[in-house]
Amino acid sequence: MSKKTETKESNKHERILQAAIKVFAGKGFFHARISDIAKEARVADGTIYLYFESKYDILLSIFEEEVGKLIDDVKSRIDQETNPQRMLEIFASHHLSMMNRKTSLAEVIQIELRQTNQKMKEYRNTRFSEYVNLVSTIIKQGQAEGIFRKDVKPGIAKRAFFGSLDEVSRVWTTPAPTSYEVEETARQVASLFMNGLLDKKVS
Amino acid sequence: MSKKTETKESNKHERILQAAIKVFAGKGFFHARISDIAKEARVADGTIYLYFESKYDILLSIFEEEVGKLIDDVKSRIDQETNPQRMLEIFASHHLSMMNRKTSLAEVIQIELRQTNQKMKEYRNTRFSEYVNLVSTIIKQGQAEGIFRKDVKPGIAKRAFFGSLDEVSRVWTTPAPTSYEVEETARQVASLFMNGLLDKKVS
Amino acid sequence: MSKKTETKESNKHERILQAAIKVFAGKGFFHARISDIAKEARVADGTIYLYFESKYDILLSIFEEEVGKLIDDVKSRIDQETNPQRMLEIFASHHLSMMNRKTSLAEVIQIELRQTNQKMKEYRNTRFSEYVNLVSTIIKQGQAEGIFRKDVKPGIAKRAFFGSLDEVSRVWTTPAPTSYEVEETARQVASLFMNGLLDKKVS
Amino acid sequence: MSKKTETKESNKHERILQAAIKVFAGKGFFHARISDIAKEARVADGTIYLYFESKYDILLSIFEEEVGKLIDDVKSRIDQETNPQRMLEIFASHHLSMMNRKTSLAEVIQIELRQTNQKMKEYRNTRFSEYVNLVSTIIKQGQAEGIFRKDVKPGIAKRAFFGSLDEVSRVWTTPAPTSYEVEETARQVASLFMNGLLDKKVS
DNA sequence: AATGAATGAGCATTCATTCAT
DNA sequence: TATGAATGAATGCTCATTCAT
Repeated sequence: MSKKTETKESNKHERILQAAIKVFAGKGFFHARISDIAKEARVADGTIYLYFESKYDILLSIFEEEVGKLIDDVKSRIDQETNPQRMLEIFASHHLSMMNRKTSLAEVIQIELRQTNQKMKEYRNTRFSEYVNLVSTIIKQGQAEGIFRKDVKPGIAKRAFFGSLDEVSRVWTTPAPTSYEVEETARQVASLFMNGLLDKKVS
Repeated sequence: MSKKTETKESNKHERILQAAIKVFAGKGFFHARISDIAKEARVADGTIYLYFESKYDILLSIFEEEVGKLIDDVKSRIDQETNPQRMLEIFASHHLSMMNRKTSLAEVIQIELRQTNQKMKEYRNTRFSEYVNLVSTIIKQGQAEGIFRKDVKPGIAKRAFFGSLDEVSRVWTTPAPTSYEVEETARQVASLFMNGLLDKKVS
Repeated sequence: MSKKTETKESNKHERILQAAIKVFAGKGFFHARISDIAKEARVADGTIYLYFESKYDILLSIFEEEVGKLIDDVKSRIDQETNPQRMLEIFASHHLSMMNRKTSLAEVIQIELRQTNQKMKEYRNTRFSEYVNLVSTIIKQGQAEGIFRKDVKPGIAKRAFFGSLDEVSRVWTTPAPTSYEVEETARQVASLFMNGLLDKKVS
Repeated sequence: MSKKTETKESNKHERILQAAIKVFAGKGFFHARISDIAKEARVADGTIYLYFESKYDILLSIFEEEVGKLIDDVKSRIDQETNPQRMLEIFASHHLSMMNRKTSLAEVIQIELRQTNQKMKEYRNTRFSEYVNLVSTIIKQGQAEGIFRKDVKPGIAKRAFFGSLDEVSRVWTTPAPTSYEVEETARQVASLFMNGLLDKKVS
C-alpha cells in the first residue's frame, strides 16, 4: 500500500517533469505558465508546489535529473572503449542520437542552459562541465598515447567539439532526421575533428 | 542646426540600442525592464517608444543593425583573400575577436537568437544564415580547388565550424581574455578544422 | 459545503458587478480603475479577472444582466394590463421608479450606453431597443383600438416618450426624490403625452 | 498686417475647435488623442496648448462657444414670435435642424454633456440650463395666457420636451435624414406635446 | 507664435505562489 | 496529498503636457 502511494508520488513528480520539458520546449521557459505544465501533467496548479519549490526549480530539476541521466549513459558507453579516437566517435554518435530522440529536452538544454543567470551559470560549471570534460579527458589521453597532436589545447578542443555537436543538432528540432542522418552527421563531425579539412591524398 | 538635431536624434537611437545590448546581456531579454534600458540610456521610458515599436522590436533591431554590421565587416575581409584555408582562418579570427570586443552583443546573440520564437527563427533563416553560409561557400570553393577533402559535407561542416567558434567564445563573457588568447584560440580552432586531431607526423 | 462555495462564488461575481456599477456611476467608465472596483468589492485586483474578461466586459455584463432584469420586470407588469393608456402610464411609472431606486445603475445606463462605440451601439440595437419598442407596440395597439391619434408616428413617439422619461429622471442622481415626486412626475409625463399641453376646457 | 495675424490666430483657434468636434464625435472624448486633433487641424501638438489649457478645456470650449451660438440663434428666432404654441414649434424645429446640420457637434453634446463630472455638471447648470429654460418660460407664458393646461408643471414639461427632442435626434448621427424628415419629426413632437396621444375626434 | 521631441505618471492585465478546504 | 480560487506584485505601453529651439 505504501509502495503504491510512493509509486503514485514518483509518478506525479515524473509526470510534472516530463510535462515541463514538453511545455518549456514548446514556448520557452518564460512564456510557459505553471498552469500549462499543470494541465499537461493533469494535476492542479497547486500540486506542482508539493513536488517543486518554484517554476525555476523545475527547470533546474530537468537539468539535474534528465541531463544527469544523459551524462551517466554516455559515460558508461565510453568507459567500455579504450581507443581515444573511437571514444570521441562514440561521444559524438551518442550525443547526437540523444538530442535526436529527446527533441524537447534537447531544445530546453540548448536554449535555457544559455540563459544569463547566476544559478544557471553555476549549474553549467558543475554538473554540465563534467559532461563536456569527458572530451578533454579523452583528448589528453590521446595525446599521451601519441595518437593526437600535442599542439592542440584540450580545453579549447573540448569546447570546439561540443559546440560542433550542439550546433549541428540544433536544426533537428523539427522535423526529426532519420537515424541514418544522425549517424552520418556524427561520423562527419568526428572525421572532421580527426583528419581536418585538408586533403592529404596529394602529399 | 539641422545637423545638431540629426546628431541628437541618431544619438538617442544609438544610445538606446547600446543600452539595450548592455541590459539584455546583463539580465536577459525577459528580465530586462524598459525602465532599465531607459535609465541606462539616460532617457525617459516613453522616449524609447519614439524610436522603437516595442521591447521586442529593440531586440530585433539589435540583430538587424548590429549583427548586420558584423556580417558586412567579416564579408569584406574575406573578399580580400583568395586562399580557402586563409579565408577560414580569417573568419575564425574575426568572429572571435568581434565576440570578444562586443561581449554584451555576443551574449545577446548567443542567448536570444536561440529563443523558440517564430520571428526569431525567421530571422535566423534570413539574415543570419547568410553569415554562416559564408563558411559553406568557402568550403565548396576549397573542395573545387582540390585543397579540401571532398568527402566532407559543406552543410554539416559549416555548422560544426560555426558551433565551435560560438561555444569557444561563450566562456569569454566574463572576464575578457587578452587579444593574444583570442588569436591563439582562433588559430587552434582553424588548425583543428584544417588538420584534425590525429598526429600524422608518424605516417 | 458545495452550497457554501457556490454561494461564495456567485457572491463574488455579484459583488464585483455591484461594485462596478457604483464605481462607474461615481467617476465614469474611463476614470474608474480596476483597483477601485476591486477595493469596493473587497477582492484583489486579480480576482476580478477570474469572473470577467476585461474592464470592458464588466460594463457589458452590467447591461446584459442588470438591464436585462429591468426589461423583464417592466415587460411582465405591462403584460398584465390591456388598456394602452394605462400601459403607457405603467411604463412611465415603472421606468422612473426603477431609475430612482437604482441611481447608480441609472447613471451608468444614461451615460455609458451612449458612448460612441461599436459594441455599445450593437448592444443598443439588440437588447435595449427591445425595451423601447414596447412603447411603439403599445401605441400601435392604441391606434388600432381607436384610442390614440392615427396621425402620430409610433417610431417617433416611442423615442419622444422614452427621451422624456430619460431626461426627466436624469436630475435625480443626487439627491434622491421622494417616491411621491417620482409618481407625480410619471403622472405628469404620461398626462402630457395623453392630453398634450393645450387647454381644451375652453373649446 | 496685424489684422492678418489676428485672423490667422482666430483661424487656428477655430480650426482646432472644429477639428476637436470632429474627432470627439468620431471616437469619443476619452479615445481622442491631442495628436489626432492636431493632425486634423494641421497644427503641431504643442500649438494646441497656446489656445487651450488642456484637452478638457477644449471640450468645455466646444460647449461654451458652439452651444452658445446655438442658444443665441434659437433665442433670437423665438423672440420674434409671440404665440407660445408657435414658439415651442419653432424651438423644436430649430433644435432638430441644428442637430441635423451639425452632426458631429450633436454627438459631442449628446454624449459628453452627460459625463459624470463635476465641471460638466456645473456647466449644465449654468450655460445649458439657460437653453432648456427657454422651454419652461414659454410654457409658463402659455399657462398665463390660458392657452396651456395649468396642471402641467413647467419644470417637468421642459425636461420632457427637451428629452424628446434629444432622443429623437440621436438616431440621426448616421446617415443624415432629409430636411423634410427633420421638419416632419419636429411637427410630430410638437404636435404630441400640444395635443397628446388621445384621439379627441369622438368627443 | 509654432514646433515636435521628450517626459513620466498612470493603469490594465498576467501569473507565480499561497492556503483554506 | 490534492485542489483551484484568491492574491497582489510587477511591467509594457500610452498619451497629455512641457519646453528648448
